[in-house]
Amino acid sequence: MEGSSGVRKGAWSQIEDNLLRDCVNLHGEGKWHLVPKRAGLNRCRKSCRLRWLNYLKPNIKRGDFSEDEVDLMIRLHKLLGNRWSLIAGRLPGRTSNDVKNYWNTYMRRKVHSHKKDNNIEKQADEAKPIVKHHEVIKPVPRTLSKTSPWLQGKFVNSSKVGVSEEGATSISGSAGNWWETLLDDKEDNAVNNNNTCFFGGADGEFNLWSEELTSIDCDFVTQGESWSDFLLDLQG
DNA sequence: AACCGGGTCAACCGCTAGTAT
DNA sequence: GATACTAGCGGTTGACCCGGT
Repeated sequence: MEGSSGVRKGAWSQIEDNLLRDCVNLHGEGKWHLVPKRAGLNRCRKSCRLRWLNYLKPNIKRGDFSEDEVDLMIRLHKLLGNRWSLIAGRLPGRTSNDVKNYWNTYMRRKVHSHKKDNNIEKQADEAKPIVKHHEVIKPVPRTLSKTSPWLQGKFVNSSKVGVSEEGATSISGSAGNWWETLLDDKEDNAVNNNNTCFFGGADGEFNLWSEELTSIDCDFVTQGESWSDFLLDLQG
């Protein structure tokens, strides 16, 4: 099974797995464009990377998702939307592909059954108030330039938070990690009409994704971690 | 036993972001 | 700034499996 470019496609054989595993063990992860050559595989770099990440990598957990994992997944999906890699990053041993597949199968099924239930209870529901719709909160990427004071530790202390003409929030300075106080200072941070906070530098390079962080149960921020860890992941 | 339909999951595709030149 | 290249992501596809008829 070869593609038009002569690159092999389709299911991986045991021999290919071994070659790839040996190669990664020898040279380490990364430089995927070199892996096919190094490993002697007639596969494209994407295929090699995916095979490693989703199947060969040590500590990959296989089998059913536990209740805890599902619960966590639901919460994270509520927060992040279809950011499978980020969600998977919070589920040790799970890959983004696993999470995505699980969501697309089990969850769809759940939704369907839920809809069924809803139809049965429709009459009763009509008497109830409409449940508030939950928007999926998608983080907006922040662009950090190399010359950014944030990265150079030049960010000076200030508790002032200003609002630009556009209605976006800008911080003129901060002590330590600004995100540490993100939740604590929610009241202080001006929020625009879209419920989105914009932390704008002078060159407009900072856009902070918004949300009702405090309204979300935070128990997926695992023990020994803080929101800063979580938010740093989002940057990645 | 043969067929069919649905579910599952590995893998591919297309796209974007980041980086080097 | 433009271009080329690589890495990584999410959406989608297709092969395989399994249970029902």
